[in-house]
Amino acid sequence: MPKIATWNVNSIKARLPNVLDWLKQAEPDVVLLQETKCQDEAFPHFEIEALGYHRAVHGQKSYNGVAILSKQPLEEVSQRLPGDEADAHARYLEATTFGVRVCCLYLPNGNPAPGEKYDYKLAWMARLAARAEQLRADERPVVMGGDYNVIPEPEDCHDPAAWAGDALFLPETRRAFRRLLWLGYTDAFRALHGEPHRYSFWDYQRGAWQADEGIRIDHLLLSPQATDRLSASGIDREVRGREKASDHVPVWCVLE
DNA sequence: ATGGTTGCCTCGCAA
Repeated sequence: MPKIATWNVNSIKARLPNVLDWLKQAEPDVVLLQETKCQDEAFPHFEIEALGYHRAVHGQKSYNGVAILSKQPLEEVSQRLPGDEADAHARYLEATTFGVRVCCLYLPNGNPAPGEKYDYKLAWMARLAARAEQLRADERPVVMGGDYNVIPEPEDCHDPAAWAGDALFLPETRRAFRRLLWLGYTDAFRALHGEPHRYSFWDYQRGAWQADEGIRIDHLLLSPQATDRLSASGIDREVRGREKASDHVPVWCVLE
């Protein structure tokens, strides 16, 4: 305990039946949601509270939006990733629950690269690394989870050549992700599963799901004190095959 | 074969 999951739901309103079904089935203690795509007052608080979850939300109209659900209260909530006061995107949320500092992040996609959007992605990743370093210095359990929009290694996609020029797989993107690992963080899925081609996202287009042409871009990065307690992790792949599915599926870990 | 799909909310943009 606790079981901590991350899921890019691609609109909490469009996905509500799927989200409620999965919460009842998977019974996570803490859930990091991305791309809620609604303002805070439009968040389905009533339905989710009915399943026993506290909420912290940081929404935005139409785009982005993050939320944290927890079976225990959420304390010391912060909605800002430090380092750029002018950044208005709702992409970050941090709170303490179950004695763990959890960070819910929706890292910028960055396409097309090169360009302004890619510059924003790299700047955002530098800010994230700075925050990761601060949190690690506290020597407490930290889980930084979310849609990283980073394919860490060639084996995390079907066809590396097809992704060669993409912002999700460019060498500079992967280097920025590895910087988080070098700071002492562990990829909770990869730590326990060595097999290649385990994905968390399949595009809606080109029959990507049917052909199993996906990518692994949703990650849970654990501080050393959290990694010490890591007992299980997984990807709830079958969720992608359901009616009205998100293009992402939940990724989870259990800390003893 | 530079296509195709989804969700937002306006008919284009982001993913």
